[in-house]
Amino acid sequence: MTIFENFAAHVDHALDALVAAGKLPAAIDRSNVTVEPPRDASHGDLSTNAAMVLAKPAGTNPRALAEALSNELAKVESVTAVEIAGPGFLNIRLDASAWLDELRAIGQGGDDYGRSTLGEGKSVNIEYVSANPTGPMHMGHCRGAVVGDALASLLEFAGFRVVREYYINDAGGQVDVLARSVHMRYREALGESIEIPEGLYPGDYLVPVGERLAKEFGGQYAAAPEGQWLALFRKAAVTDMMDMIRADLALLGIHHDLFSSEAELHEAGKADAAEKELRARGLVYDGQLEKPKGKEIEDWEPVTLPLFRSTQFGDDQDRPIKKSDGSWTYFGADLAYHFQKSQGVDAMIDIWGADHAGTVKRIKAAVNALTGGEVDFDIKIVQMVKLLRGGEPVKMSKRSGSFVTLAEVVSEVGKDVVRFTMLTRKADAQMDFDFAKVVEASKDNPVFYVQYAHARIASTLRKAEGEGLGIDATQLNLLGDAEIALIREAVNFPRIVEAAAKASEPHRIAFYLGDLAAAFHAYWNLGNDQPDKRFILAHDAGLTGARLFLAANIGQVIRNGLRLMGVEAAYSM
RNA sequence: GCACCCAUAGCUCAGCUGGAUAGAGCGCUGCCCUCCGAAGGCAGAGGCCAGAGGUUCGAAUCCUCUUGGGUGCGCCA
Repeated sequence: MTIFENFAAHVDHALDALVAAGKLPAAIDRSNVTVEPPRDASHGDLSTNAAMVLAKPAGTNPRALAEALSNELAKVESVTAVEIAGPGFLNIRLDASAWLDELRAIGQGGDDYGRSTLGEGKSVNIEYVSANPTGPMHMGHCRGAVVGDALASLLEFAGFRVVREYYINDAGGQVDVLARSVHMRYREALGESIEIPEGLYPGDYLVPVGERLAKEFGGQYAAAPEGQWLALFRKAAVTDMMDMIRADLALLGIHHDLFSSEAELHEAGKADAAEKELRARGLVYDGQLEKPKGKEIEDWEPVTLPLFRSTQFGDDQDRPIKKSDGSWTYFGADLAYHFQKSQGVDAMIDIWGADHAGTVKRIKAAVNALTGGEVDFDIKIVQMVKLLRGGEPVKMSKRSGSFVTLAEVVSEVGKDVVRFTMLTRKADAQMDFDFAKVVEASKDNPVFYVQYAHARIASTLRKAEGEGLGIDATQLNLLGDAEIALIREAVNFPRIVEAAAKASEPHRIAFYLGDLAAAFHAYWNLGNDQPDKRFILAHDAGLTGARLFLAANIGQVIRNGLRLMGVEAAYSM
């Protein structure tokens, strides 16, 4: 239990006491009562808004309630003062020993410090990446991959049972294009001279696939009609592309638990089942679409199609789930996929790129309709990343196939830099990724700044050991205000984990680690002016031991945070 | 035309789901290494939180509208 939860319980008991004394009505909603660190440390150690939140429903004024509550809270052990401030905040001051206990708790928690039971073991399916299996991963996929993976780790740490899923779009038109492209490479491998036509995938990465197929099948499909080889080549190509994508993801340390195939979904009749269900509920009907506005489509003509009533859920138009040739639209297939996925989980989260933002509303509406709202379903949109080099945009051309691949970026700046940097902005804001800046060794670069703090800690512990001094937690009471300020920052970690998990915002971990590193660097520099503030004091093994204990546990918190981000802590730089 | 996202210091961005005097880094000014890693730190200047209404004890945060930027729109995926 964190110090904040602990005091939330104390506040609750104090309120019970007021109820028992007849000073407060019993039936009041206390869910808005919080116990937090005050924004300004000079206000005290802990702060609660209880008096302000409860005054109105209790029919009293905040001041009077604060007065009564403060008298109760003053009785709690380790509370040295309770002050009423501002509009009715209660600021609580604690004996230093309370913070030292918190520091010990970090040591006891170790790698598990910050772990939470928030999720109560509920199962969450997180679907992320899900790049089309038509080529290698490029930078457009990178941010979603990192955010999804970090979110998965975060939720796991917060007490959820997490399944990491990759949805393979292996049934649409783009995989037919892939198969045709591979067929070209196949003929090429058989000795034909081939120029890849416009509209097919020109990338060299398909050359080995063609060679493999040439070896396997010889020339039997070279001149054969498409119907004879398309399905076969499609499957072979998708298999190879997925191997490549898995290898790319592994470079980032990302491994999914589950790969599900759209093609298999259709084969299993899941889409038909979803349609039947939706028709039974009156959510799918046969109808005609209006001509789209704002864009001229030459060959548009009205057709009757099965439509989903997404207008009922705020969409501007009902959406077709099948095409006129009877095959499934992406939307229809996606709907069926989510319907199937929702069986047996408590919650689902999709991580999508910004280019799909327009379809969020309808798929959420459809899935909610199908599950009867019993499965929490959220879609997190990850905004675009602009690639820069020294402030200049990196040129990319899709036509020539010269997009920047994920593998190139990882090999240039490293996995940890990519992962950390992708988490230094909230997901729904656009971000710049500057190849020059992300590897810069300065405090301008959060990756470096946090790693530097950890490396300093590691270096200090090594140096102390060399001098025959070690960690010693027996005299923590020697630690003073400066050290306690650092502890205060460190013990925020469990709160940050829970808040980040609740909001599905892994970037908060990155920013928190920046704050913690700053607090550590500030403390460290006290030793520049005041030699007695240094960690290692040859003449004072007790104080040195206590400070090393502090340093080691700050390091522990940094490591725990970095682990959630999938970044390895640096022990030297 | 429509939907979604964004708008906070000169620049790049946080702001803990509504709390106290809105915070970092860069840049600018002035300091701190005979001393554990100065790849750091301290201090200062810099703000009408895009604008206007509303909700309430209390709004950068929630609601409505306006303005400016980004992304997308199909029987595509």
